[in-house]
Amino acid sequence: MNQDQINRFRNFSRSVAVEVGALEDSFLNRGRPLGSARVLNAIGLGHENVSDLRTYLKLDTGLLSRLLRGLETEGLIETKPNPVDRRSRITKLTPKGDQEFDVYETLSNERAANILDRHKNARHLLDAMDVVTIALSREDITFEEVQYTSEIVAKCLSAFAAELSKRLNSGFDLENSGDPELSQMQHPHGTFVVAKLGDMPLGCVGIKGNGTSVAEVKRMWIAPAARGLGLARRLMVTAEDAARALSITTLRLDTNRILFEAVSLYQNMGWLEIDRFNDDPYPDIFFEKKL
Amino acid sequence: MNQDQINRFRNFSRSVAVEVGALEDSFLNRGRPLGSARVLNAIGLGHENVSDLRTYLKLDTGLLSRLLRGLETEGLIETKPNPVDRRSRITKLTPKGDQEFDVYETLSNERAANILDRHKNARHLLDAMDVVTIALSREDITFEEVQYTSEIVAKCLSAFAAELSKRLNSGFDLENSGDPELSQMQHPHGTFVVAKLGDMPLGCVGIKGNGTSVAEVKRMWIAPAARGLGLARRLMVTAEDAARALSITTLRLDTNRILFEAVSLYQNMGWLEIDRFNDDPYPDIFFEKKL
DNA sequence: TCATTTATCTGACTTTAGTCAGGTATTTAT
DNA sequence: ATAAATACCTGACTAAAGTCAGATAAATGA
Repeated sequence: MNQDQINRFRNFSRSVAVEVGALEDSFLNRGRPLGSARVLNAIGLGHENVSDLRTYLKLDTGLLSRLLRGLETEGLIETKPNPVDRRSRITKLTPKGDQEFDVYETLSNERAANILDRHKNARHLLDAMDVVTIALSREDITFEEVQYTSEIVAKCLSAFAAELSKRLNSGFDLENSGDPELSQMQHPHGTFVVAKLGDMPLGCVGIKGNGTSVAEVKRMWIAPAARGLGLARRLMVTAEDAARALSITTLRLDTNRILFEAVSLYQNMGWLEIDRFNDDPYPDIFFEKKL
Repeated sequence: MNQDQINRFRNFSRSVAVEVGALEDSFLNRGRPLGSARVLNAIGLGHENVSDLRTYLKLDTGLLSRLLRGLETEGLIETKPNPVDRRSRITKLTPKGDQEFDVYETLSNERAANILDRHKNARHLLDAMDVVTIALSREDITFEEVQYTSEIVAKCLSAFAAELSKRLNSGFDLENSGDPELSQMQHPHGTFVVAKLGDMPLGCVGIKGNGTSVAEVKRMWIAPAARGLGLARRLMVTAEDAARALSITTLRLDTNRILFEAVSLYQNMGWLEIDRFNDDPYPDIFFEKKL
């Protein structure tokens, strides 16, 4: 990494630090110290029990306790013991607290909208922000098996289809591409794995099974903003593990040489090229892997 | 601006706030309060006199004074009166202070390198960071007339040429493109205007004059990361003002329809299409504007 | 059951940050 | 020459943030 690149990174850090500081100043204008405001916001964002708040905000138990007491006497929150474990406690915003939380939310949203609005093409800026967000939050990316019918899968598949349409100049239609039955993409026959950051979908891959020991890998996709971080490999590892757990011993897949990143990943991960095994219009290269 | 976009912005804010916080924690591990560390770093970055420090760090005079006293007793800085105005004072890092500043610099650089290194394609991430940096620092962008021989102009011109090569599929060579003499691009005949953020070049435009009242606009370019912010218009306004100041009454320019953003900007700013006025190979559309 | 652990709270601190009213030395304006 | 303005400093504060050693109540484990 050369110094010029590091300087660009640090210019970035400086500019966002200024922006963060300005937002905090606007919070302080509400007349409440930042510590209390942070706690109030964390509660509003759904961090309801005290120990969750403590880890989320990295606060000392004594300090947090006092801040909660403060918000309580302001009438912004109510605290009651957790019925499941009466040692721990659950906080909740009162209607007044809800109102105050909304004020903070509005301040944040307005700052965001302001910066986005002065861009002729906010999409360009947001794409850049996604790239940064994902790079900085790399540790928080999760790989989960999800229901094929869930909303996040729909998001992934439409992004997947849109990208293939663009890259395969022939266009692309999911339905002409060995489109699986629901039952083939969920337990016990198959599964669907999604890479996520919070609720932002970063990538996906499906295992399309039929109860035999041979199954197919379908719909492998990584969001453009998430590329270059090695997520595809981790996604494939997760999928292969899931296949093994379903007693699948042979995986096959089809793809297109235009998707060169995918092709070289498969080659890299021990997939072997095999003969065409279907008549789908889009693929022109086929792979197999014994698990 | 819809809520989904605002949420993406706010996810971004959250992730960078975490990163900023982590860097500050690593600073605190040096055993010095953040306030002092900030002052030390500001001095190391070249903010030498006390009033400059005060505005840069937005600190109260009393507070800054005390922080300086603290760094002095630590033996990290020395302060002496400004010989030009003995009311004001100039601070300087001692050798020990220099060392300590380097430690902070190393901490920052290492964090940056760490995040960049885990990216297969750091250029992609850095480009995204530039887009964000420029969007957030929009108010700090300056438009300056500079010497045609200066380093920043060389940077702009090579980026300009690289982009034209890519977009005009015929390729592009500065020398075949009415390449001006040095004297034509500087006072009193012409000038060269650069848009900058700090020392990052964001765009440029030249006025190529020959002592008559007619001059030519050349080399208009905006960095990809800086597009969509309306900089081209501000750049052109600056250039037209500079031309007026040089007693130029008619400006002409040539460009290519492929550069559609530029063409529509000219049309928008009151330029009128005229007949071809040179034999250069690249342009296919010509404009004129009376000042 | 009873010692131990866990989750939170309280009190008594210290440190850091921030504010503000003078005060001194120097420069500027008239 | 002298009043006003400027640049910085000091002292005397307040507020906020952070620390830490108990204390209490509830849950857990042998």
